[in-house]
Amino acid sequence: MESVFEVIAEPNRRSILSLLVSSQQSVGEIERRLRMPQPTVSKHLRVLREAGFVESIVDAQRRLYRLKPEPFQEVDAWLAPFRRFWSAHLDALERHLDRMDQSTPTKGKTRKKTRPKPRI
Amino acid sequence: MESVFEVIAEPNRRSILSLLVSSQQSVGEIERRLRMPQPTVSKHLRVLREAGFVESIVDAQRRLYRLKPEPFQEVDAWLAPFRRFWSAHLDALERHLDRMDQSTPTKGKTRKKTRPKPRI
DNA sequence: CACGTATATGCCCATAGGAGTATATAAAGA
DNA sequence: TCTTTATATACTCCTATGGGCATATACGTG
Repeated sequence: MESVFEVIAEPNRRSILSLLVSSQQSVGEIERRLRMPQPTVSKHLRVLREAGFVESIVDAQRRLYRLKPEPFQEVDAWLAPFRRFWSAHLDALERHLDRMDQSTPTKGKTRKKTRPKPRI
Repeated sequence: MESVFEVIAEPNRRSILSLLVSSQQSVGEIERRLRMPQPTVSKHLRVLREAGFVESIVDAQRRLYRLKPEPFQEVDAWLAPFRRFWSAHLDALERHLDRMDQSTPTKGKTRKKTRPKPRI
């Protein structure tokens, strides 16, 4: 499990991460909420922990798992060059639609409001 | 290869995508630049194409491959909830460092310039 | 100390998918 | 039409990894 990308490729792990966004959870809570066998949960948590996506704090017999930001930032960093590329696409679409605004005066149900700028 | 996450989990595919950021490329160009066997390139391109990461246009015997934005946006959308979470962390770090700025006047080589605001 | 609860780990199996090689398809050019 | 170039596909092999189950470990409680 070298890269962060392999780690988030697994659907159950993404479910666990999404669950942890709201707040930290114990293994048992994750097990119940995701209806996942406990060993499965523990194994995925291990992968997530070793990749730095989560950390655990001990609470008696429980372990509370919570998110750590770094690997997410790594994904975000990877995405950055492509983000430049796709926002260019959105801009082109924007200009296209703007031209349509001028040439085709809206009559009826389309284009109710002015489109908001895409949040890059 | 269900999800976009599985598609980008493969290192060679990420290499191909990164290469295509600069401009569209033929299969042979990708093959040479990445020093990857041609069937390997074609197979990965197939996966990327079927997942919507790239599209190909025909140029005589060549196929020119270029990026398509949608799957990247899907990854970005998945990242969004976590982004809220980690920027909170950065803010906390920021406040912490700012407190250190006041209490510990820098003498010497560290902290050369004022830190730029993190670009959320 | 014995027992229940919470979590981690080890083992086995099945499968997906990537690598390598050979070959098919298709277009261009002689 | 024959050959060369460019790309796709088919086939085999190998390995990584996820699931299921049993069990180990660890802590709390009576």
